[in-house]
Amino acid sequence: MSYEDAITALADPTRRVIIDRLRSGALPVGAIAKGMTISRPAVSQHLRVLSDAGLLTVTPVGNRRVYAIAPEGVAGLRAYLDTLWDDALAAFARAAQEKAKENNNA
Amino acid sequence: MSYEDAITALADPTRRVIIDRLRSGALPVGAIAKGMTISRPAVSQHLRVLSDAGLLTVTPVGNRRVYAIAPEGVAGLRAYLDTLWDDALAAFARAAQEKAKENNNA
DNA sequence: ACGAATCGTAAGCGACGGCTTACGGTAAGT
DNA sequence: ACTTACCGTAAGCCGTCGCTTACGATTCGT
Repeated sequence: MSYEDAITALADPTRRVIIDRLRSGALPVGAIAKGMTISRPAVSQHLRVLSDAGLLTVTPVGNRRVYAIAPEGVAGLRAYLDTLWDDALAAFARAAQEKAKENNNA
Repeated sequence: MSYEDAITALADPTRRVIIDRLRSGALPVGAIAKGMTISRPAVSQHLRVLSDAGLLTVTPVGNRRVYAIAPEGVAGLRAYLDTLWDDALAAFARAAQEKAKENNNA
């Protein structure tokens, strides 16, 4: 739900592979697990973490469960990184200014 | 160095606290650890991970080591999330269009 | 020159996370 | 109705990660 869960979920390489598989569109579990080295239950567990983090949506269609990337989940992470980016730039500029003032005094 | 290391580093809550402390400007290790519940060596280890991931810069000044947020490291993560965001939106729009076509056929 | 301060590193321990195998439950095919 | 396909969950094992304590190195203060 929160951006913290999202970043924790995306920290795992296997889960990023799953996300990459969903970039071009929604897929059922079997199609996601197809070709991966880990077992299908393992994929299911990762899908659980990702959807709990708000990064995926689940849509039961008949026998299968179709997973898709949830844009809102990604948006939360982007918002966090944006504030971090702004603060980092501001602090960086301030430090550069102080450095310049020091050089003038020398 | 890569965005993968960056996201792994930011996945830890304690490391995000450290990052937050550096938002307003650079700080030496002692000042960062001040007021935190964990020991100073633990903070040092986290700082190591963060700087290895390219999220922090180190500047030895006299006796102390001053850490600051590295904007370039944050930029790498933002770039990754931007591509993910674009793909997610595109896939979402495509799915919505297919859905609409289905409804027309019905 | 000597003691104090600041910080990184090594070793060891406990907790958490990811994987596998096994199982149960629901929907589709015949 | 019975079998097959698809998928989630439980239990258990093992590696990794974060923390602490202990130590060593470098720099500042006097």
